[in-house]
Amino acid sequence: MSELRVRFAPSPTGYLHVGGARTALFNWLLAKKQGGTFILRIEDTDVERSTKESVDAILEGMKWLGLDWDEGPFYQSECFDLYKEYVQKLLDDGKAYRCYCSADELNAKRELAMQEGRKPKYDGTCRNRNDHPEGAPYVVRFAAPQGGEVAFDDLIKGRIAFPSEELDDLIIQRTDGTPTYNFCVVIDDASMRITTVIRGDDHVNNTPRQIQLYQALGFPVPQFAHVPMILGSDKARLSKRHGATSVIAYRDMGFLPEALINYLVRLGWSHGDDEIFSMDEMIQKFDINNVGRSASVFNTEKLLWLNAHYIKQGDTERLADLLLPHLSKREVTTLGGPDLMLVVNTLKERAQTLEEMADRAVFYYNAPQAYDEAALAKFEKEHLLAVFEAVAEKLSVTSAVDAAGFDLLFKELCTEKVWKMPQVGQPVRIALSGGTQAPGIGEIVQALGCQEAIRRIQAIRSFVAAR
RNA sequence: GUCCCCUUCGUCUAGCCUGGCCCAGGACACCGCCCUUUCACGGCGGCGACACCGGUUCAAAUCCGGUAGGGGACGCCA
Repeated sequence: MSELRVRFAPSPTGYLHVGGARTALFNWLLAKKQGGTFILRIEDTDVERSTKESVDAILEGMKWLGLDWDEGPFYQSECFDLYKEYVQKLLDDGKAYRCYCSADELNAKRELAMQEGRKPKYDGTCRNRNDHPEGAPYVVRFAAPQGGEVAFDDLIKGRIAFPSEELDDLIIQRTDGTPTYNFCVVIDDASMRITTVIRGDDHVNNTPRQIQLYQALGFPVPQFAHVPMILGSDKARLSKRHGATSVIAYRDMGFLPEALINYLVRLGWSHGDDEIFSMDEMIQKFDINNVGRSASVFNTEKLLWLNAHYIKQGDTERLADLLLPHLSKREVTTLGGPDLMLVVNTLKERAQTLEEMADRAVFYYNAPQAYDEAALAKFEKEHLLAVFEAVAEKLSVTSAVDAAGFDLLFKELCTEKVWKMPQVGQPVRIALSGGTQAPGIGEIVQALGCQEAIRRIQAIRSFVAAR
């Protein structure tokens, strides 16, 4: 075990979104690679907006992706006493003070400053007052050190420096006595002995304030790595209006966790020209220094390609299991129907998602109720009847049992009757599946079984004959 | 408005630190051809980028300066 300690600290105000998942993944990878510790911490200091449902959704997403944590989940809401203690310490040391300015006053000042083109920072009204208005509501502000600059060497972005003038006295405790985020993270990261903070790059601006806090409290300052944002197709921050952003939504759309993980790891990070990574390869090759500095656009097409890849490579039994819920969604029951493993095998090379696979699997369990008329119309009625009769005949006496065997049977038929393969294949495909887009007819017959195949051929024969 | 960050094909990116091997490589998407029993898979090929302007240098995607564009932050949210 190395000394490395990292954490993923989502706030439970919604589900786990892909951006958060990627941040979690980078943390996890680094911990795995270096034999460090990965900690999960729930940042629920905002009691108003945090919900149990969100916590569950986040844990569900993490588990589905396979991002297991070594410690936690810890909840900030359970550490309020600890935060209070440190607020008091800062107060006692004269490094924090009570501020009696009302939220309304502050908002007004902020707006005015913005209008006048000034930096909307706190003006320090209460910083030097010594009176303590009896019973008046107050917040506690951190007295930010002034002068000079605060700088840090970001593992991803390099050195970043802020003039201290830019940093104002941030509120560390609200009127209601609860601590605020920027204060809690520092206390938590310090008390959990986090050595490397990997988080979204929207936190860059918080970092100097947090560093001042670490220093004021006498804590060692961890290393920081700010991961660039994930954008939507219009290059704006990825949000619901760009499509799904929830990890679980991707699961429900039929994506495999390894595909999402592989996609996410390549968004912002690269290892030469490599595209496909197993978890082990990722762990072995991951290096935080190779994470890019610029934001990247989420591209569903590539995710789809990766998903198709993992479906193709996937273990059939596992895929069959994963496919089940997608089938029930379509009210398809596999009971008494073809072996799902056989079905999945015919579909692995043709589906980009499990949803698509389920769509394509339906006909195996529900015999066609209607046929693709346009496709059927391409053949003469007499020809169709001849094909169906010949095929039914052949199938009823064959000893073939697998796709290759059935394919051979169809080829023989072509030779005997002097038909071209498409003249047989297409009508049979329509008979068996209802349409023209389906696996090879040999494969279908194998999955369906001769009996059922014959039944379907006779059904379409009557249908055609009746017209 | 102020501060911080970013900028290579439509998209993800390699290369940039340690200038020449780059008239820029890979992948997705797209287009074409091949394979073929439909749809796919697969194979082959094509299209396609160093934001812009200056400077340094024998030589710049790579170093320096500026401009433009984009993003983020500025909350008693996290």
